[in-house]
Amino acid sequence: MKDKKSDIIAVAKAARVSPSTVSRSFNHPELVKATTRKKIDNAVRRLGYIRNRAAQTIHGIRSGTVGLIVPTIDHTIFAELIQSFSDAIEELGFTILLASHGYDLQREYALARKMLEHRVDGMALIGTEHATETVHLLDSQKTPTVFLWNYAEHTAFPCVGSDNYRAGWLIADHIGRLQHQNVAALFPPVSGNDRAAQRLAGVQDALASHGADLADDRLLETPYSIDAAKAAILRLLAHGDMPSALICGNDVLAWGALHALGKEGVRVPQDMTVVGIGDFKGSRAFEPALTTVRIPALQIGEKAAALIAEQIVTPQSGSQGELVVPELVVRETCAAAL
Amino acid sequence: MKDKKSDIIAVAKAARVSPSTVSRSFNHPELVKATTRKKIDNAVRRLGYIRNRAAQTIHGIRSGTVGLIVPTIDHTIFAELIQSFSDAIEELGFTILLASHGYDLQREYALARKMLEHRVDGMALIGTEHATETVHLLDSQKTPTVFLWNYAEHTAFPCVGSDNYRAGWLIADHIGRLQHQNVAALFPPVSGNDRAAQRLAGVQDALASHGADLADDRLLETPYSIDAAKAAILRLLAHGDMPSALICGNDVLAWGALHALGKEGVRVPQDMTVVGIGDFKGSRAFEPALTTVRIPALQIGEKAAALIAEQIVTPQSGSQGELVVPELVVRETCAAAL
DNA sequence: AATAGTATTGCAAATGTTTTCATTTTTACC
DNA sequence: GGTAAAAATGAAAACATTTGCAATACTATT
Repeated sequence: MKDKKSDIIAVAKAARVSPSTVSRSFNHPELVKATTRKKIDNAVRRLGYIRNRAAQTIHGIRSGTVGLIVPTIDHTIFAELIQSFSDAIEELGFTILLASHGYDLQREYALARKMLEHRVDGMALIGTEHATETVHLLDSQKTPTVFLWNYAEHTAFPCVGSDNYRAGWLIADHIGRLQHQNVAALFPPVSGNDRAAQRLAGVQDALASHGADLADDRLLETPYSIDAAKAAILRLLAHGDMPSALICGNDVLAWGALHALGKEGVRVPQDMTVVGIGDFKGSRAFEPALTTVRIPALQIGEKAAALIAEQIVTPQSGSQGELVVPELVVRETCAAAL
Repeated sequence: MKDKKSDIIAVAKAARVSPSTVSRSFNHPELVKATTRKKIDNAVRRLGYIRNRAAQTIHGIRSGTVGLIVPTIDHTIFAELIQSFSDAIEELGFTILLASHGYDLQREYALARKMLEHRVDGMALIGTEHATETVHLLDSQKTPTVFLWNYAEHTAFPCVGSDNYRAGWLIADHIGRLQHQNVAALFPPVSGNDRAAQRLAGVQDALASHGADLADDRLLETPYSIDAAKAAILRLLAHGDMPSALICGNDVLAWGALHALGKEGVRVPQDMTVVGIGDFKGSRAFEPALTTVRIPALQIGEKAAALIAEQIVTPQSGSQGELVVPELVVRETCAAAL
């Protein structure tokens, strides 16, 4: 109640023991007699004492925080990931420091630095592509780090994520099997975005393997936004030169495309086949339900949290990253080319 | 480079000055000679020194963090808010500690406590409804706090948000003016969710003022999810007893409804009018474009960040919360009742 | 009742900074 | 070149904890 000060010394006084005992009662309760522990607990409650983790952290004790830096928070894709990572890491006793860099890797470096100042116990970054300073920094500080979302071999830190190349490949292969030859793709800018770049590569390779190479002018680039995607497809339609299938770099773009097609009365899948990548919340409910590739954000978040916690708690455990496999989910937006 | 230790003392040694000078060179650079500052900067770089905010925090210096606790992260609605709040607070020099409580106010209390252990400089909570312990805790610690998203008078802490009652009222009034008498509503559960509760109240009152009271059996409750909303409306349609207008508690629910209607061939707005609340990203691009009420997440996040920063920096400034007004945005999903 | 062993507690040093105050160095002026 | 004022620096105390070690208090055993 007293909002005067209430540090561990005040508690000690109130409980008529030494500060050391109070400290122990928190950190190694088994070392203090049950009755004194009770006295201390009472004092703590009476004084409204709240432990000061900053003061602990100074002793090389873990801070109980992990940093999470994402490109952006308010894209469905990352929101789901942040949620699952947050839940899992919380469960493991840590608290998240969150920041977003807006696809600017220099900014990511600055943010990582800031988090290191806060002495985070570990860091999670999205993707495998980062400024060399960033990697160097994390490495020199020996901060346990994982790369999220995206999987690759031989990275500076273990990855927990999906194989985006394979995701792209899977969906394009599906299109190829459906005999589509006149295929267009709608992708976000790939620079500074290794996820998108790899998906696109997968798409191109799979298409090529079906002899349906993606022509340069059939690759539409658009910001990651439903409005932008809709506008882009509307423009495409205005040109009159319609592809028989459209592969979108992610589901949000596909939603935008679907809305554009709906507006212009182009029937999906009869008149055009459309697919996405990601299987975000909402793709199943979409009308028509979107065929896409599932990249399980929930699973990735959970596994990444577990991995990072393990690295923090037992640094020597040479724990490996994990590849979570993308999976084709066929719904209603595809038809065979006529 | 040396990843040996590198504290402020090591830097001092390397630069041949005292630790005090190093500290000053960081915190009050104007007090140290330019040439010594340069020496210090060099040493810092050579040693790869990173400041330890935990050690500063111990001195009552601000930690440079603010806690943000939301019900859930991966709902469009909060994702946008977190993004804007995060950007703004980052800009002001703070870092976010983020957690979600899943609409469990006891959990919220526990999380707040945990953040206080980390000595956050301020806290932001969603909505005005919280466990009394939570308010009491924050109050007794004198932690600058703001309530986000939702505005009300006479709250324990200043609010930055919208008047949800008014938002509900606005959209329902629009429906009333369009002469709809047979109105249904699709809302998330209102318990533990003051935002939804107030919207619903606004809807009911506005409807009543048009003599179009919302019958109990016309109030559908569904979890906040596009799938659930779609399913609920599909069920409604199966019953055959179709309202002429549907008011959804938020845009995500409206999207679900729209998909259900699309699937069953019910034309919007000719056969049924549908509206949402929120104006989330995607509602404009939706086909047909959703009529809704804009609650400007971006603005709320920015203002809240500014307010909380001000309270932290100048606690005595009796800064007030701020009401951001919701605004009806009419698009294509409404028609007058026949 | 004394002894040895163990369980519990306290003392004091240590952690990485900041800050007050005192001291030294520099500058400006005559 | 000397003095006074101003600027720059350093020494040491303070911040809220934890922990190794020493001291004390119990328990069981004889």
